[in-house]
Amino acid sequence: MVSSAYPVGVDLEVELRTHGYRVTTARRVVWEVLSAAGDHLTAPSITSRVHAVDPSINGASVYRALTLFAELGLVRESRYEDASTWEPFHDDAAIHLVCSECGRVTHHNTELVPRLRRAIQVATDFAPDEIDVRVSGRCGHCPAESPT
Amino acid sequence: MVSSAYPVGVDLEVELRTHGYRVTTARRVVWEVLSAAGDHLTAPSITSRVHAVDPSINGASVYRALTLFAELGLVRESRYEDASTWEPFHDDAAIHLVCSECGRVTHHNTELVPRLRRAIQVATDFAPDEIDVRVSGRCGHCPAESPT
DNA sequence: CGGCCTACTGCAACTCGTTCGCAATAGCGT
DNA sequence: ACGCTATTGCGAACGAGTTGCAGTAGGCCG
Repeated sequence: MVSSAYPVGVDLEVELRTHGYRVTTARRVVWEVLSAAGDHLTAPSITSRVHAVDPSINGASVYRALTLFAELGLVRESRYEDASTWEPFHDDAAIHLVCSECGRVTHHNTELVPRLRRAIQVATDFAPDEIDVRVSGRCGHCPAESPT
Repeated sequence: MVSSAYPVGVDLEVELRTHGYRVTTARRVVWEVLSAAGDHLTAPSITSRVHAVDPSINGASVYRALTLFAELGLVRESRYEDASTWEPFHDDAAIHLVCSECGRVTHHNTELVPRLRRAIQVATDFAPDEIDVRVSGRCGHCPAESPT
């Protein structure tokens, strides 16, 4: 496994220009933060990381950048229990393992997802588009809850 | 298929009293709305339906009732794209099919979910608790998008 | 059946994430 | 370098959800 499973290769500048958008500092920094994180981030946490890099970037611009990226298909938003998270796009064969202890979100790939898709197509009259599997539980780093 | 797939049989009064809570109008009405809906409802839409029955019930009480019901395990909250929804509890072998056209949420049961759980236990060091599968797509009632 | 205790409610103020309008600023094509 | 305009920063607004408090009503006890 390499250090980053994310498409760092996605060239933001090209992506923006191709669609007629300008390459701005705000967009670049937000993209850096997202790529560097390699994990799900909440909008507020993205904002604070962006501020760490450049405090002059306004929170509203972070939201605008995220929204734009989502339209371009560069990131995906998912809503979790008490926050939305954003992450660079990856295909939905990956499921999300959300740790109830530490809140960390990790990924796991399984062919059961494509299979699930086929099962739905066969068994229902629903035409599946995107599949999001979220599993809550306890991750390997939070082995046991110590009883008080 | 019967008219309601939900546990209308769950006796709210008993459930409340058993746990030392009082049976109040607000709680009863919120429960009626949830049971009658037979589908996912957003908190604001629950509130407005409650108001249709009894306008004197405050929005805050609706939230308090929902929170209490969730603690008692009578309902489950799930966060979707731009709203939380609540529904009477059912086990998580059921997956959610969310129509991007009409917004309707339907359920589908498949043994792939328990299988998914086992697959995670085997392949990762994550201890799965609750599994939530959400599929976006187009439901049978919204067969085709008319091209403009 | 009536009264008391207190769990619950309604209200209103508040928090917090997110969005919007607008004037100033900074990309970038020429 | 210049100018057009997309984009930003700012601040105000918004809406969902929460909370403190005083009044109300559920339900137990006599």
